[in-house]
Amino acid sequence: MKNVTITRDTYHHGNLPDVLINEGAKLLSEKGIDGFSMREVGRRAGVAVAAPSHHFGSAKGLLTAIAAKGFGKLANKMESAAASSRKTEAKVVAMCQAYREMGVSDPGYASIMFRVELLDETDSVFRQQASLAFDLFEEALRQAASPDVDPVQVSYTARTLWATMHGLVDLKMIKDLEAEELIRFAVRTLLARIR
Amino acid sequence: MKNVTITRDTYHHGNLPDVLINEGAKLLSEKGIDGFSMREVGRRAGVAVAAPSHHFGSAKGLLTAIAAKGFGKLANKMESAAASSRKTEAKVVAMCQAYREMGVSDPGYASIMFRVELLDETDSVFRQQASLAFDLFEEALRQAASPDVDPVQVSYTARTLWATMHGLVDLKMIKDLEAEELIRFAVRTLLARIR
DNA sequence: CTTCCAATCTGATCAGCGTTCAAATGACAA
DNA sequence: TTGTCATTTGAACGCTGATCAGATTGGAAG
Repeated sequence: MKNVTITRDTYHHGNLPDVLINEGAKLLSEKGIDGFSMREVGRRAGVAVAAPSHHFGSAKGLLTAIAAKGFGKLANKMESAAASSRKTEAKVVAMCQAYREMGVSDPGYASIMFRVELLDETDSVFRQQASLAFDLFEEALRQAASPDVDPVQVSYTARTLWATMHGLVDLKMIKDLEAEELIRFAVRTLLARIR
Repeated sequence: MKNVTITRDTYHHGNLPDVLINEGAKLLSEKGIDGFSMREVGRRAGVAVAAPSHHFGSAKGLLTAIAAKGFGKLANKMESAAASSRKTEAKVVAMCQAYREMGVSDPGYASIMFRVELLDETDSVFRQQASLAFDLFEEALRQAASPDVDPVQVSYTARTLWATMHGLVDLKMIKDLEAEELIRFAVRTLLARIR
């Protein structure tokens, strides 16, 4: 194991928090939560072991910042996925696929976003980014629903479908081969209640 | 913080692996995965710090054993829950409620059962106990389905509903107040496809 | 331009962790 | 009774997160 030391020409880094978030996410995608450590993140960013703690307070703080950025990415993905379709049902399907694809395209972020016990759920940025993604999803369902359907039913459906997607991904129940089919099945079945 | 030392009259414990599993689950329920450590489990069991490692090889090994026992508990709960109902749909609802109640009645076990990244998924006992629970669930759905429904659809429904329950619980989307209603909503909506 | 404050970053330190290993112990088969 | 071997011990190693005094420096105030 080689010990690479990154040298810097300035004492102040200039952009350390962002770099730490990126390096942290990369480390997560390479080694998983087991291999994650504040010290290693510091090492990779070429700063002292204590630097990450200074900016984020604790390991939980850095992980929370990574998760928050992850939810921002998810919201972006879902928005552009939805924009690619005209039909409201297709929008919902596209958003669900975006959800699933997070785990493939951004495994570091995806691996921590829902590990609530490792995050500071009271963090305001985290809360905001997390609800941003879900609100987008709920709004898409509202538009897909018949206008005369009880809003409570729409809310139930949104929560249930969101939970379904989370479960399918978290439990690795989506095999690549049948991914599209299974997602379409879940969306159609749940949407049937509110159309 | 008092430091309690348990004394033993015999050198050989006699039943250490079981005790370690129980103490580990208790520790998980008290302190969460953050507060879990092999050393603390050893301390609580009144044995040396290295004893747990001897029996389970690693922390991952002990956590896997706890999770396996948890799935056994879940299977038991689901079986007796299902037995309390005649109607096939009510059986499924009862099983879902049993799933949810795991987190309340056995929080230590529930907290680790699906944390795949912390477990050894190749462990044969773990695999067996985990599939035991899901197979029970799938079988209940098969009985609830109309006999002329495509078995693939039944399988999809089973996986989707299992994922839904997992998501609802994992994301803490079930508030106690509306738990029964939300579960019934999810089951009815998904069962509608195969009845 | 100079001074000085506050934010940033360092490096040492501390306690606790998982794992490994030689050595101690004792249950039990021969 | 003897010998074997699984069980249990305690020390050791290298790692971790967190803390803190002190070094460094950008930039605002004068």
